[in-house]
Amino acid sequence: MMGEMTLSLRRLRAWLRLLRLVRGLENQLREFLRVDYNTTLPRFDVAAALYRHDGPLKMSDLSKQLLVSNGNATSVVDRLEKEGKAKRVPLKEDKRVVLVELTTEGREWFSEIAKSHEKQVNKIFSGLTDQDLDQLRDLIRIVEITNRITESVNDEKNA
Amino acid sequence: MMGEMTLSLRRLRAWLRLLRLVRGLENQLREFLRVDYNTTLPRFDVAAALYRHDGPLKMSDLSKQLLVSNGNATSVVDRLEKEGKAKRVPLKEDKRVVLVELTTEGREWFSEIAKSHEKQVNKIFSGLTDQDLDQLRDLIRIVEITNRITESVNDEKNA
DNA sequence: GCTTAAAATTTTAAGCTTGAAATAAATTTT
DNA sequence: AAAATTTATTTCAAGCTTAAAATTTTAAGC
Repeated sequence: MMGEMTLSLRRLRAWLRLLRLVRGLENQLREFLRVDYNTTLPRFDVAAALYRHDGPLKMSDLSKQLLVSNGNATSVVDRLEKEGKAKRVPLKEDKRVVLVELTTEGREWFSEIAKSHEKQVNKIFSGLTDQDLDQLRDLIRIVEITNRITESVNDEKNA
Repeated sequence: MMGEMTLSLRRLRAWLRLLRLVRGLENQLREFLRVDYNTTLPRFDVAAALYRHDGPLKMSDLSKQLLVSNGNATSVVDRLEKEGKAKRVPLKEDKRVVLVELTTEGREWFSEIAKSHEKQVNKIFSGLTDQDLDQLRDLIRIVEITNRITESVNDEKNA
């Protein structure tokens, strides 16, 4: 008994377990950001996307990058802007477009948290060796390819 | 170049990539539930927990199982109850406790969706073989152990 | 037995998130 | 060039989510 399991069911079980793991880890990181830095995951995520991008980012590219709706990006950027950590800048060539970037204060704030965040993540995944990370990368890649989830922001070609 | 990367940074990158993958897949499943069954992920998740549990489930065990707050469980159960898919039942021995279970309608509704949901998940992970799933299970287990995330609901011993 | 503390759930306020509708600007069609 | 379509963003309503406060009931200490 127990050897009898369809591949389909195994995949379902794996997904449920993965989902639960990721939620648990997200909860840990949410708690960490709240307690130690009085901020939230969405704000951190938006700041991270802005920090890592070279130059200001279009609202639409931001929401694509984070895989959230445009309305969501709007509301989180609103809050970061109120906190003085991000600012919107218009694009002269196309008045529909709104660009966002971190302010100097926002960059300093983020880079401070990011150091601590990396340590936290490193602790969470301290059980994974280089070889484990290779395996994980390969597994993720397989699923990404099956579902056409790409890493980069600029992929207009995908139509 | 590019060979130079600390283990800590590799772990961070892996986490960000995993998080993005899981979000993308959740978005797919959310869309599927919305379009094909006019329901939502949280309702499906609660129903799944109730369906899989043998007998009615305490509100607090439900939220522990799903790794969400008690208030969250309350609101989602409220909606399922309004839809006639779940119902609350009091526990005579302890009047503080509220148990929840699926109604007959709720069970039929869920089992219908669940079949289709499993097919959807199977498609999403169609690139993963049995061996891949073994690997994934091992990797998940390592991180679970590091972070003391257990699978079962009944673990009062964890104190 | 009374009081205090602990436990289970709900309520509340604030923020997050989605999907759809609205707005505004650019592009394409005629 | 006017009209129609497409694109970018915001607004909106509804639902999701959290953390903290409030409520109710049970258990523990005195």
